[in-house]
Amino acid sequence: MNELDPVFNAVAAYFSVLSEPTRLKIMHAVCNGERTVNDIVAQTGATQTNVSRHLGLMHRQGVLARRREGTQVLYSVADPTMVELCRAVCNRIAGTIDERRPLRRQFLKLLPAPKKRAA
Amino acid sequence: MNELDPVFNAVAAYFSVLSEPTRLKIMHAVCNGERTVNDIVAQTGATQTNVSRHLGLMHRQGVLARRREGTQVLYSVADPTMVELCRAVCNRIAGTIDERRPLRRQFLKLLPAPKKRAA
DNA sequence: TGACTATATGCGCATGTAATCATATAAAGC
DNA sequence: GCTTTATATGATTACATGCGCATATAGTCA
Repeated sequence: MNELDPVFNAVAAYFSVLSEPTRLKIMHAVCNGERTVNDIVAQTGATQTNVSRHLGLMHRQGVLARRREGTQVLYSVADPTMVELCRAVCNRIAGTIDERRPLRRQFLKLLPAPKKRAA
Repeated sequence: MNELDPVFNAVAAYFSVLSEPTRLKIMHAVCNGERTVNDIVAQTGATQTNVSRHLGLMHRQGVLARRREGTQVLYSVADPTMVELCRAVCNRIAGTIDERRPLRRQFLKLLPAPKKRAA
């Protein structure tokens, strides 16, 4: 088992990115296309400092891509698997909630916009 | 966004379960069927105290089912989505590793045993 | 160059959480 | 009841992590 430690660590690190509400808000903010830091700050309601920090982390982890344009920096999803995981979990949790409870709709509400259909 | 906070918190909490190496080892230990605490202790190499704590947490979160049999306690997967997520992440990470690097096989090695095929 | 906007970062605080030790509970057999 | 085996839990410590303030860096424009 000891030789597998690096593997478990890597998987844990991967999930860690998504185990923080602010980072999930950021994922939600960028999952439909490039967004500037300011966009994200506005949408998430978090402070600029905090957003910037999380963006840096997510970029270092390879989750987000970063592109400079003039004075602004645009972030976008670099690892679509992350978005898929979020979708899966939202669906899973929604499934555990009574159909009539409005909370259930909340979980489905933040799924990324439908992908462009193939054909 | 504020009204969605509980949703983001719930999703983050869900991912948190998988963001810890010891808990991943536990998932790996139980993903092919019921295991006693002692089994899990042996397989993970973690201490009994530590394993028991993580098992308690995972059970409270609804991830694992618990069943007493005499003096032992048997744990099993209660939320198959968790296992699917692990599989997805292992595959994803393996995909980022050069084919020839042995590390790549490590990630595929710990995928849960193949499900019984439908027909 | 200087002013302005956008983003990043050093530092410290507060909080969360995993690991460990010692001990408690629970079941089983004598 | 006492002992043994299996599992859980309280208390403590060590460490990681998120947040905010102040400030630094980078780019643009006059």
